[in-house]
Amino acid sequence: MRLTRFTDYAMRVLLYLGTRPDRICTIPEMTRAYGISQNHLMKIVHQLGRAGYVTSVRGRNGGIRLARPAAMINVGAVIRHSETQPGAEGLALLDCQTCRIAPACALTGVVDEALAAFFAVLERHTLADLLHGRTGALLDIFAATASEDPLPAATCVPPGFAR
Amino acid sequence: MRLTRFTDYAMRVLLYLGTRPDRICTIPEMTRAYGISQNHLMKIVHQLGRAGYVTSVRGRNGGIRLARPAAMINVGAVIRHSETQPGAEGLALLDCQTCRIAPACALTGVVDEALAAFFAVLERHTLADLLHGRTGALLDIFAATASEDPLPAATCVPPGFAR
DNA sequence: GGAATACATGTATATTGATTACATGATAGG
DNA sequence: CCTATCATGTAATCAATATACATGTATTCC
Ligand code: SF4
Ligand code: SF4
Repeated sequence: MRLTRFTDYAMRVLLYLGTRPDRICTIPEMTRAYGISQNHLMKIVHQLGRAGYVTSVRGRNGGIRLARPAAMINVGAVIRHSETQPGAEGLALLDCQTCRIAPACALTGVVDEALAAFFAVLERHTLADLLHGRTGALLDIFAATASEDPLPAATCVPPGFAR
Repeated sequence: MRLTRFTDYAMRVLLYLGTRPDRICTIPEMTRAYGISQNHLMKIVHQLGRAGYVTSVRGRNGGIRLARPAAMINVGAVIRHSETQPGAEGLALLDCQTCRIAPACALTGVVDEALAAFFAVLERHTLADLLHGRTGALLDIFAATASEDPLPAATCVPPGFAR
């Protein structure tokens, strides 16, 4: 029972962008701030773009920004979207498809109910809530980490760059 | 975001035993009923024993039975126990240990709250609830599957396979 | 126009955790 | 003693996730 790192990184991106509603941010910049894989982050940002949470601008001086105000971004919706496999109908916590007692099993219903309660809580929160009163602290951390550690060379190398 | 099969199998064992409070059941018997790995089931039963949910009797004519009435077995407690890694403190849905913004991150709290809501629902149910009005149907399924295939290849195939 | 910067996208590899298999020991009945 | 059953530790398999790699496309600036 864990959330994927994909989901967590998606939230981190939103948090990062939320602390800087004024400007456009780049993926390499966030990569440095969090010290995580640039390629992975790129896919996550791409997904967030397709889901309509962020707007990306290509080309020089391009980057990423929130597509809507933080108060319009629902934490539950983001996490649900991010945890849903691209092909699955909903997200099932158990694999009841191959289970012989499925037609007589009451556990499925209970677990679904619990999952609904889980998301009900998440859906009570927006990105703005998460940022409220914390943007200063977050900006401090980003500033500190961005300068302190220039990121392992490997991840900084632009893809396709001869080595 | 999934529950482990370990957890599901644990619940299946309890459901099986719950439909037969009168007699003692064996692991091979349940293996046949569900068509799942006997060794895996054995570990799960062992864990359930250590957690105090079932009582095992060794030796010939041995087997497993519920250690308490089904009404005293809380679904939430079983699942929480089963999902908790042997060594972890609690169960964390995200790996905040290695995250730079942890000190300023509000997401942790929200997710923990949601997880609490998840278990709150589960903890409102007991094994007896799950069995209520379904023991007949379950026994029918067990009887049908147990006789229909006497354990050869079919039951030893991992569930969810496609070959 | 050309170089540089930044996102887009598809494929391959690596890592991790869960699952299953294997091997062996212990206990109890008959 | 022999067999059926649970107990327990280790190893191999497998699948999902995460990361790396390669290349393409768009935009801006000179
Ligand atoms: S929840 Fe019930 S039906 Fe679904 S896999 Fe578990 S036992 Fe089977
Ligand atoms: S929840 Fe917050 S602190 Fe925990 S890993 Fe995600 S971003 Fe970091």
